[in-house]
Amino acid sequence: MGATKTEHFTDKQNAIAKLAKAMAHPARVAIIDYLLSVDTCICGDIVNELPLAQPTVSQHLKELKEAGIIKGSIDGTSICYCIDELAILEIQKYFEEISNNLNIKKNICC
Amino acid sequence: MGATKTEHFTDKQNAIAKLAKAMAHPARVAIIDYLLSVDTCICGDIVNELPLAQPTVSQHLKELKEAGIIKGSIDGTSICYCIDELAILEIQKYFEEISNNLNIKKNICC
DNA sequence: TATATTTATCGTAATATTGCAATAAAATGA
DNA sequence: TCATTTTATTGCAATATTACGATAAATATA
Repeated sequence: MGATKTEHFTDKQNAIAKLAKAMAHPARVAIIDYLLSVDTCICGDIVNELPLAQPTVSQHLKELKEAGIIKGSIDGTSICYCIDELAILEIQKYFEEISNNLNIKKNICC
Repeated sequence: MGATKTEHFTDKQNAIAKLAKAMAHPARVAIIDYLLSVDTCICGDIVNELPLAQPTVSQHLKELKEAGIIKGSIDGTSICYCIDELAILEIQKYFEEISNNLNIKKNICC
């Protein structure tokens, strides 16, 4: 008990849940916001932007990276993180599909 | 320690995180998929569709409802759940904005 | 080589989530 | 009223997440 029953759901359902989970924390949303706001996809001053300690930020970055939402490349002692378009596109299209689907149906009840 | 530091982030960041969190479990993605697949936004046979016990499904439905992603109306002994367009629209637009933003920038590094 | 800078990892405490059996609550029909 | 049906709630165990201090690892520079 306690662990998610991943094996009972489709690959797509698990994939969407994984992407959503990566965005399921305000600090990680803030990281994405910040990466969008800077011109050069700047590095570890993300820590200075967030009200969290460096290890905590590092952990959030790791989760975003593992979900495929950001990617990082080493640049000397610092690391340059930026958003991975593919993952964003995948989740964007998922919600777009739902939106379109809802428009066609036009809620029968509720 | 341990609890999310909600108060340090913007309302928008918290709102997006909350919606994403609601979708951060494959069972809840499956519920949305099912609600989209049925013509009449049918009720509690969601339990039969999912590989989870009734109390677990009820709990997932509650979380989706509290996040505003679904709404339910009582119909005799059963309850009719369906997707709330507004919440879907909000999260859809968020990811669309990111997508558009990324298209303009066209990744400088990484 | 020693030091500073930057990021990652470890260890741990606090809290949250997931899942289900048991049970309650609410409405219907006999 | 009493059983049936449907959904919600309670209580609890297992697991996951969040946060951070301490520390390690990696690279650059003096």
